[in-house]
Amino acid sequence: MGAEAQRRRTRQLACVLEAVRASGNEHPSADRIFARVRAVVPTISLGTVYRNLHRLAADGRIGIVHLGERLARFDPTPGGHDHFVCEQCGHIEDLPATPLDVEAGAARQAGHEVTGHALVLYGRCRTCGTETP
Amino acid sequence: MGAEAQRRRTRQLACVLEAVRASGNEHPSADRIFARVRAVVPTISLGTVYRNLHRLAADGRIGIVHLGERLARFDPTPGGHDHFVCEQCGHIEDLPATPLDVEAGAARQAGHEVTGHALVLYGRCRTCGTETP
DNA sequence: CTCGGTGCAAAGGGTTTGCATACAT
DNA sequence: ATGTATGCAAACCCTTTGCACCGAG
Repeated sequence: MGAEAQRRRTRQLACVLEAVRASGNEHPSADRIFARVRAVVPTISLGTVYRNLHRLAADGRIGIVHLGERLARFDPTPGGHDHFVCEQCGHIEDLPATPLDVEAGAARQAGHEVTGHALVLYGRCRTCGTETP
Repeated sequence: MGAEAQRRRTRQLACVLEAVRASGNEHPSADRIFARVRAVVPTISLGTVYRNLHRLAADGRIGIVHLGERLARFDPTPGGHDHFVCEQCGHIEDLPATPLDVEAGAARQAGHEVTGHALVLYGRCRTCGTETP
């Protein structure tokens, strides 16, 4: 990652990055980013949002997360970390990356070289956990 | 899972299940299932394949797997288990499910109740590992 | 001036769905 | 006879892309 220097610094690129960075742990879809950037740069198009999101991800400045839905979500934290999803309220939370050694045991025993992973945990978050469904 | 008894036993449902079961560790897409079932039931439609795949999954007879691509893959093994994906040759392999306790530590420390997970490991498989890219 | 970025709009791929019909029960 | 499952085709959703113009360098 990081051919970043050769990119032109456009208003659109900066605003997309800013929108992702301001999103906390919401993990917004491209759609949501589009809506928010549009409030600042009303002429921006969805295509440009997608292109800039992919550029930022390729440069390692943001992360792309797949949580088993059809759409991609975007994450201000680029590094490989895990996610928790509350099945009741939809809350998504970043978790520190589980060390590969902990998980890769079976794959390594099978003779595979493991270089990365994606882990999503499902359950009930702190807030929903004590309530009755 | 398991309202299965109230389903009508149609040729299409049986063939879709059979196609998934015969797929080994290929983890075929709906498309591939469609092509194969069509060789046996030439009139079947893609819509019917999708509907039956979802029924089978709802009944716990097959599994649905998301590997970070946009399409869903289908797995004859329904239980919660992990997957290894070779980034060089695309080989997909089932792995025994990692015990939740191993992974859920951080989420539990944050006060969340973890009930399930999806884990995909990426790397180079046994076959590709010894070769130079 | 150059060439990468933008906006628009159309195409793309995977998946879902409405409807009339067929068929398992 | 009843009502679910099917086939067809259109709609859907998210995402990507071709093209002419714009603007950062």
